Amino acid sequence: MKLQLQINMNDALFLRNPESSTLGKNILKHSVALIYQLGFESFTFKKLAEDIGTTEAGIYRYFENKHKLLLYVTAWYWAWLEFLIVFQTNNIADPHVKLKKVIHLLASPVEDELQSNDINEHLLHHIIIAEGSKAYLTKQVAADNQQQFFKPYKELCAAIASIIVACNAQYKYPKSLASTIIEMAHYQNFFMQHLPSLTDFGQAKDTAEIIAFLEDLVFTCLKKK
Amino acid sequence: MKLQLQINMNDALFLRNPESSTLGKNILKHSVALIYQLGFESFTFKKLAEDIGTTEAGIYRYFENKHKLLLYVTAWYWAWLEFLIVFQTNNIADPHVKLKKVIHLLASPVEDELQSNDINEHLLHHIIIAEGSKAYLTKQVAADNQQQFFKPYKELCAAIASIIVACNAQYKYPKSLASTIIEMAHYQNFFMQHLPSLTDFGQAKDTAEIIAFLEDLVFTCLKKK
DNA sequence: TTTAAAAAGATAGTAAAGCTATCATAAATA
DNA sequence: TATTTATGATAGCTTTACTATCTTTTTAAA
Repeated sequence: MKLQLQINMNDALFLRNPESSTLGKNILKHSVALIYQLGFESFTFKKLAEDIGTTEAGIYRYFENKHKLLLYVTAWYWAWLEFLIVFQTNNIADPHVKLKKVIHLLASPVEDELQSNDINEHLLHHIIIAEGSKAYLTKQVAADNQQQFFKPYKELCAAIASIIVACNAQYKYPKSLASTIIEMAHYQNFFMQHLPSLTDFGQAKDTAEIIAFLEDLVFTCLKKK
Repeated sequence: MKLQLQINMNDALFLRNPESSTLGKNILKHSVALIYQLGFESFTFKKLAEDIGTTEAGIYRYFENKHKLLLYVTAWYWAWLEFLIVFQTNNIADPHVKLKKVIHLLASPVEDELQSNDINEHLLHHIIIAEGSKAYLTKQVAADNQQQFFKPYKELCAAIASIIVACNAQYKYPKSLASTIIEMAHYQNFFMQHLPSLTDFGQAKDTAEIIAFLEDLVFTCLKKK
């Protein structure tokens, strides 16, 4: 028996469900690779179509535009990551150990054990680091939020916040600390790679140091007085 | 006598110096207002030209493209903010007090006392929050970085890091903590406004709470054992 | 004060991006 | 086998992102 992870996506993100056909799956797979390669600004449906060997119009049958595709891909990533966290922290009693695991999963490129899909999670991790915030840093945040497009991100944040509360129920800012951990796990990665003087990890360029930084940050804050 | 703050900008950011003419100053002024209004993605040189009452070609004589304009505006912001920080923390001996001032200046919309320019710093603060990271989250970071376009950001980060070191010379991650403070001061603002469930400030929506969160975060980490 | 050079305005044009529409064909399903 | 449904092929339209050229105005040097 082989388990296949199925992530339930918000219908409003697509016109036709990309998980439902070969072309759809190809769109997802090649999107991730092409956004990784070109960056989101230079990525177009035309180039994607050529890459897949289909036509522009074919892509438009699945996604309204590339912003929706980005929303889809990021939502998928956050949902997948939350699953991974739940899976890997299952049976761990100590919330501190749990939180360490979370920090590790956020900051480090993932080992693709489940081979969950056509989506390459390693590349995906990279594009979420570089392009992820563009999903919400737009004039349409309010509208997109109303359609629940950020639900997976919010749920992950809430899940982390609840581990934080389990560590220290007195701590006053569990949600903000959770979003700080998520964002910084990614931004410190980006800075380490591209603007190393903004970090203390310029020499080694090792995510282990980011993890150490975040653990120090988080557990110092959560230490009860 | 009235002092006029003059910020020295990297020549490679523009084709013709926008500070050198009325049209140039108009470009800066209206850019900030229009990016604020439309968001960076929908902002175009054509719309900007119409807004000013000039032609598209006119804008192109000053800036190569809108990305360079964004780089200019963000670089200006960081340079201006560093000036403000130096100015306002001058004569303060205690680095802890200094750091508090820094957090305050980063997180709160600024009182425009100096009236430094044609640029509206209040609007600018907003667009840096929503669009600032798009300046470096691109495929050209390396090239842009090589041309020193992020120098003001890096210098601000280094200045904050040195205050952190003054607070606690033993602390291992001064630069990463500095970039965390900068980014989170902005991101928590954005989240508070648009995705409040990612923060603990959804009710009051007051930057004072962001400041309290960051102060708690930073000073707990810097407390010597 | 004249003259020339520099900046701005006016207009045109091109390639690519970001779509929408239509018709034919192939594949899946009833 | 009939009929929906998905895909392929092609066309076309608007907007963005530029570049080029020519004229007029402003500025600054001779």
